Amino acid sequence: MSRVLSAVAWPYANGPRHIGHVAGFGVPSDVFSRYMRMAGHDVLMVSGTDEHGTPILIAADEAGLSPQELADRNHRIIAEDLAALGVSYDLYTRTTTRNHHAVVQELFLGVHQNGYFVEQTTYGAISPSTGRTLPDRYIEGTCPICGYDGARGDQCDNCGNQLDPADLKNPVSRINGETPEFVETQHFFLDLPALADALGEWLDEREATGLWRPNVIRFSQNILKEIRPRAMTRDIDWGIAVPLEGWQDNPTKKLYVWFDAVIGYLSASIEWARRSGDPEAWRQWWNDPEALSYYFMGKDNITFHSQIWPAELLAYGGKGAKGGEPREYGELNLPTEVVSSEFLTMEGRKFSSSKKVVIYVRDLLSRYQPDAFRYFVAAAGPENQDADFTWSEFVRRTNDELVAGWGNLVNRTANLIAKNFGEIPAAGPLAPEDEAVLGVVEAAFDTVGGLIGRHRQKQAIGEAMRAVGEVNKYVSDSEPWKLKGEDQRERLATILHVMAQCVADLNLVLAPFLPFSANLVDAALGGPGDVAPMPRLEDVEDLDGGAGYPVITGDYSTAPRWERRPVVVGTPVVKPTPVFTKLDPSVVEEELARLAGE
RNA sequence: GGGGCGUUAGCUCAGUCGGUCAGAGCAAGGGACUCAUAAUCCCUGGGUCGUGGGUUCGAGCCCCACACGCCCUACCA
Repeated sequence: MSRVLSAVAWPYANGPRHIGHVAGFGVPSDVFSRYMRMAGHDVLMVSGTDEHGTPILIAADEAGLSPQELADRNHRIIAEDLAALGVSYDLYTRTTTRNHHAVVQELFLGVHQNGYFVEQTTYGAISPSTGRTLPDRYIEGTCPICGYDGARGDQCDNCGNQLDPADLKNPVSRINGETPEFVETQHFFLDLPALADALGEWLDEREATGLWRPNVIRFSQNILKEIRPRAMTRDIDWGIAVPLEGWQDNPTKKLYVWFDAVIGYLSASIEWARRSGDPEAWRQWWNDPEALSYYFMGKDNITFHSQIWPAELLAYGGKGAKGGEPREYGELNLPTEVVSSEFLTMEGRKFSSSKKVVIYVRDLLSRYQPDAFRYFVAAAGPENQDADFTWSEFVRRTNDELVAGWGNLVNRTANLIAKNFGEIPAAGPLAPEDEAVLGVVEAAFDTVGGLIGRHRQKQAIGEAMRAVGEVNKYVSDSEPWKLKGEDQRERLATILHVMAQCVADLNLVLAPFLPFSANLVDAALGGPGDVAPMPRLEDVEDLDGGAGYPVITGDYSTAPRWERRPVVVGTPVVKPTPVFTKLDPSVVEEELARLAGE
């Protein structure tokens, strides 16, 4: 048994999240975490809402809200969505807590004290009216190369050339139309070159495990070759103050949002520990070199998790070329594995909120079972390459695989037992075919568990469903419905007992993927319906006197072990109601019409 | 422009070290059964593994070029 940190990407608070987001980090991280708990590991699963940065300011302006109001609103929406999806965070918090601000400042001071920040002057655009950094992509103008009018500051969409915003003709801010001002400004740069050797050693060691997905490790090693110092502060009035004399009180100098967002993994662990009553408990996941940490995200976030975040950790620990000593947090563990997924597309197109190529988590969950979506993501999600979500495929996966395969097995099992015995019967002597099917099902614990542990969830759920098929075949071959005579009653009891055991086993194997239905299936076989503990949304006070906020938390210690639990003979079983809802094929057209804008 | 990943049956995808690796699921066609949300079980069809070269006794698997798709390109997060 090990300590396992499940570090889940922090959703950005500029709006509600769509199903592509949760397909990338939400479902995979929850499947993994639920399995690891059942396998006996001590899992700490943390995340939260990422609430700083320029896009929040822009979204707030558009909505006529303050940035904090916008963040409050979206944090609540996102947390509700994730809880509704059943993602079992030990703590899902946010970056505007006082705890997070303090932890980020401590990290900054450690990195600074060890000499891994260098002050540099840069030349960049600001908005004259607000003094805020105007990121390149928010500037547009005429391309100096091809003359195209709608060129962005970083790149011309017409000729494809990379640009420097200062070279654009007639540059204007896309935010408010004003002409940007190009100014000299002072920033702290993270001295990544001084950390490059340490990062390279870490990546080589990680590569040697053979566990990282090839594209993630290759990409990470590649960006190391051209590593340069990177600015970790911004001219902006929304974010975490730079905790140094002369900077602390400067209202328009803040830490870069990515510097603070990745620290959320640590600050959320600390917040969790403080709320648990043992404020030092987080150290078991962060200071013990034996502890494991898995980071879940979409592929656009790899840089920040395989370079920036480990660089911050190394710098804080004094592990780079400049040496140094850690401060109060001690030596912090680097990621064991960066588990990055690819992207989900939508009916063949990229998700885009502005172009309305989008399905929000909330909308999907308002009309369909969370487990139907979770099944789709596990079975057909963007694990190793981009995957396409289509409504017809969603309906097919739900009806032909989930309902027809697993749902039907549960239903026919409970029905036969209810009809013939009203309770789980005792088995007589087992025939070879009984032994065989029980063996196949029990073996699924090892194969499926091993695959989930190696982040092969598609194959894992495929193996689980294959075992479901084996049991359906066993039922068809055994034909228990034909055993009507009194002399056949013991054989009938044996078959139904074996079926009940198989369903109970497979239900545990599927529980990480389908937690809501796992509880329903457990109840259908007369159990208490608690095999998959659920997260809860809870309003809490800020620990340090700030405003209260909702979090996701839960007690998952009751999750059963990842092994066969013998069914209890005599457990009452009544005629079941179907666990899964079969979808009418017409939903495909309805949803496509909805996408097209009614 | 540079870097990375991908392109395998109608669809969605597996293919570890180059040698039964040409596969699975679903869809399609045929049959069986009736406990079950017309669900289940059995059988069958189907691919010159993006294109063009190369290395090799032998290549989805290695090398080169090209096409298409996607990600990153470090002040978007």
